[in-house]
Amino acid sequence: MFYCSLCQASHTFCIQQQINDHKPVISLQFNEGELIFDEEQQLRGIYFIKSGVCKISKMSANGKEQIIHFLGEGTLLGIRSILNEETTNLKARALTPVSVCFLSKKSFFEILKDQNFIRQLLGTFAEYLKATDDRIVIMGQNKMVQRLAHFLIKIHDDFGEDTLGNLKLYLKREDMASYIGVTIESTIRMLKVFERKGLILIQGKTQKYWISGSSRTFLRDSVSKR
Amino acid sequence: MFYCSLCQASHTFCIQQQINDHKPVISLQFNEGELIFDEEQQLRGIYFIKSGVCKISKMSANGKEQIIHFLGEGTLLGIRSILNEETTNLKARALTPVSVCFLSKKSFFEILKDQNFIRQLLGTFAEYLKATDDRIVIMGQNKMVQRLAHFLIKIHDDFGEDTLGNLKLYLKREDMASYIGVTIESTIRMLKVFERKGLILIQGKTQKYWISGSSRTFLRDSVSKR
DNA sequence: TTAAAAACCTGACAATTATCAGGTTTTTTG
DNA sequence: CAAAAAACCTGATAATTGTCAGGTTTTTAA
Repeated sequence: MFYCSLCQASHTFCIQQQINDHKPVISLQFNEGELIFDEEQQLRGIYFIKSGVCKISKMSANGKEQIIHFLGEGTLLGIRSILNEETTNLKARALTPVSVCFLSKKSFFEILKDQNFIRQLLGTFAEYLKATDDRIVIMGQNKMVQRLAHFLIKIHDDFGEDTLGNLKLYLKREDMASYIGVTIESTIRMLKVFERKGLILIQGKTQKYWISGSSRTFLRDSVSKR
Repeated sequence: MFYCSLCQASHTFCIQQQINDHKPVISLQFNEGELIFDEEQQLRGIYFIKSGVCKISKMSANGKEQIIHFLGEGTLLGIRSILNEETTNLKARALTPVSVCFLSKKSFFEILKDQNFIRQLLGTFAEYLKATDDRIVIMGQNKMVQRLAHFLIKIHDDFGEDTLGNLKLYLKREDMASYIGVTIESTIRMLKVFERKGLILIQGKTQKYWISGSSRTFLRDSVSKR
């Protein structure tokens, strides 16, 4: 089930329709690990993710990378910088093979004349703001146990599980660490704690088997309690 | 010098003009410490801060408060929830006497028909998003020394200093702690460290004297280096 | 298929920050 | 102005997380 970030519906590609009405749309493919755009880059348009997942991150002054979000299909990239006529403040990298629609700045501003579209965009921004506010709270007030639990639940909620119950989105320890804002070593250790407690199973490449709803509930609880 | 969050100009109250064109605007006053709105509240409209400063915060699952932002004059409150027809996700409390324009939901949606206004709003949201992204990076990758330095610089940048060079905005240790995401005790100790290093002076009620540009530069550096 | 590279893991130890349990000083209020 | 309340401060100790310096396993590529 797909959640369209623009119309808040969970099944339709509404923005793609808008985009498709505009002929000058370029389809682009990115391989796993490829950079879509870097920080401080001048974009020529926006990207609409048709499929795949990418990570949105920013280099800290300490030289360490902080992942802000993992974004999947139906998401727009680069609008902020296009809207404010600035260079990008974030970096986008493909985590899986990613297929995007590229829409030139000019075309974007044409679509932007549509009252409907602009309202949807405002709504999306508002949603996104709420999400980042939550993230600030989690980063500021939680220990890494809770942050990791939050992260796992989020990845499960956003990207789902395969037929075996494994998380669909595979992430390296490094990326998990970078998202929750701790070191790789700490992440590994805490994952082992979760495994020892029977909350998750870690196996081979797939890395994670999510023990049924009950442990998910437990994780959710461990997140809300202190 | 005042920075209008909507038109990105630093001297004019453009949104207030828009709001003033709409007659059904109510002027409200809040005393220091008064709640403007709480979390999970159904708002009847939006607030435009004419003067004063308020803190925007959210309760964490741990029962501790995380301050997301300190907002001053020229800022809009409550738009996110009005736009998405949801209850508020944040709490707003006056830190100083605050004077606001209250604009009903109905009036807001009327103004929202204005193509210009909606574009300005998008720009503001985009700005705000960039700020929260930065905040996530700081919370995730920095130790509290850097977070406190960041905070002090921000308060200085956003709210300025008085004729003596003291920070204009006085904040309790509790609020500082809640903003940078550490305990009050740690905040106090680190402030003392800064004082011992001659970076700040702490005195009486005013609490802080900012030693000239040089130490500000130093703080900025200590923030960007590790 | 075998090196090389990348990813993952572990332990010992150090640094950072929280917690607790008191203090003192300042501000507010009857 | 005195008592109460709020804000601020301190030290001792514990918990959390980072750092370093290695390992092992898995994946990639010649």
